[in-house]
Amino acid sequence: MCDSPDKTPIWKAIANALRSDLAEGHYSPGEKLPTEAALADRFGVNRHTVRHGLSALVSEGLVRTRRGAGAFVVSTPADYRLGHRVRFHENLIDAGRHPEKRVLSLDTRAATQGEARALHIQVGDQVCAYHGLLLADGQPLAVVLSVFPSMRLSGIFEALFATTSVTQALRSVGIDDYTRASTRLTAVRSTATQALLLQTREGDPLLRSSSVNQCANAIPVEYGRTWFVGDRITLTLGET
Amino acid sequence: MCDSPDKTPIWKAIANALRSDLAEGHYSPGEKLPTEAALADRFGVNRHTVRHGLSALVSEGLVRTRRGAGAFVVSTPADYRLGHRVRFHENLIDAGRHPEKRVLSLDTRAATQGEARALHIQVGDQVCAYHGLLLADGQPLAVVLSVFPSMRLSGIFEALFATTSVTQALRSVGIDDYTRASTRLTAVRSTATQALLLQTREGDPLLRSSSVNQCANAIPVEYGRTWFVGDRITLTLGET
DNA sequence: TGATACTATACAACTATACATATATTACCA
DNA sequence: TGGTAATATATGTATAGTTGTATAGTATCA
Repeated sequence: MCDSPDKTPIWKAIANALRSDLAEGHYSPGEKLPTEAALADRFGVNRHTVRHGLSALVSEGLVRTRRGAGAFVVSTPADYRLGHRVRFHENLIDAGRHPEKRVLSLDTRAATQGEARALHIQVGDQVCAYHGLLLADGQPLAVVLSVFPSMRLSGIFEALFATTSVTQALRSVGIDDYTRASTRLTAVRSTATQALLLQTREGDPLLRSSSVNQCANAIPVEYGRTWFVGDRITLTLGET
Repeated sequence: MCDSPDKTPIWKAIANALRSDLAEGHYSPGEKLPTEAALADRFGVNRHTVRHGLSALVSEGLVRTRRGAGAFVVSTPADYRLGHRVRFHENLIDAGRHPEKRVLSLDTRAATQGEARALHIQVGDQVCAYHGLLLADGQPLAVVLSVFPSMRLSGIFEALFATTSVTQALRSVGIDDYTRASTRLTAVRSTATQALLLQTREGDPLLRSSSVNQCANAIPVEYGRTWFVGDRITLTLGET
């Protein structure tokens, strides 16, 4: 015992202990860890020391905490394929995840300038705006704002009301197939509202996608803006 | 030291989300909002947190709750129509609201550079400056700074003193009709003074409108700047 | 002496759960 | 048809538990 030059701090030891617990599969994705108080008790230290260790795991993306609820094991990010044909449900099912779509609002209004430009219609023309939430295995993945030109797709509003599937809704108004005409990606910080819906922290980075889908004869049928949670998704560019 | 901007509490984010739903017309007066349980589910939070947010809307007078029945919309934020002819009183009465105008100050002074350019007069020419507060159903909606070229409109000061209506004041100095020559809109953060007048928090977003009204022969008669409370109004662009 | 690591305490914000109470809906019966 | 009771639904209230944050204090080491 000549010397003990690098004594690991207690908080780091706690982080290591928890990390190996996770690695050994003692906790499965989504599962709740013991409370900070319980961990503090188990390790015989102060709650703040446990918090210090936990925060390391949080910043590594292994664990997510919810105030008042507890600390939860993060699930692995979903792989999302971007290509010529983009289908939310198919994409996630192929990846072995359980997709889900939740409608936040659905209404008809006049097109804004950007929407008009994307859809090749006039500013003020009626559009059907769909605001929704995408989930994978029950966890929020993205918020979507999808805009359809009403005049080209009569009955689209009712169709969207009946089904959450864009593919089905378009099919029921006569668009049997559609392809991705363009996709643009940027990174932004989440607003408070987005953070709330996505169960992330305000200011957390989001991957913002603006895309246009067109039908067989190259006429735009949908202009979509999607905000993905950065660390719950991996976008893959590729063919299909 | 340089601490990051205060994070929005969850309940406030919920209140904001609901308020903008109201402003966008997703719910009309008398309509029932989703139940607290449904909202809690949508936002992924506890019912109490939703209640906290709802109670903010209740104390703003936007929503009323009835035990056992639900939460109901009392009034939606005003819809203010911008077009060729803009009349504050008419607009709000059409929308079924009770408009009110309050004079904050009224004085005669030299025109600033911007005012001179907007009104096509010389810097330093006398203008009559009207500073006022617009209210709908007793709730502050906007602060207004309206500037009139004194030399073109002799007696305008006394006329504005006598009536709060711009339309009447202009008529009493010989301008029977006027139309909107230009309108420019931007979003800004409120100053402390504005926040105080508008009963919002400093830094809350305002919709700033700069407009010029002209008389029949295209001579500018009023240069107005209006700061609307962002979430108490929806501006609609269109014809009349 | 000062910096670092940890402790101690208190409170705010949010969650979880249970139950009370008011309202709306439905079933049933005269 | 109309009234009443039962049931489900929705808000109001209470209590306890958990994480987030702020502040202050103590021990140790360079």
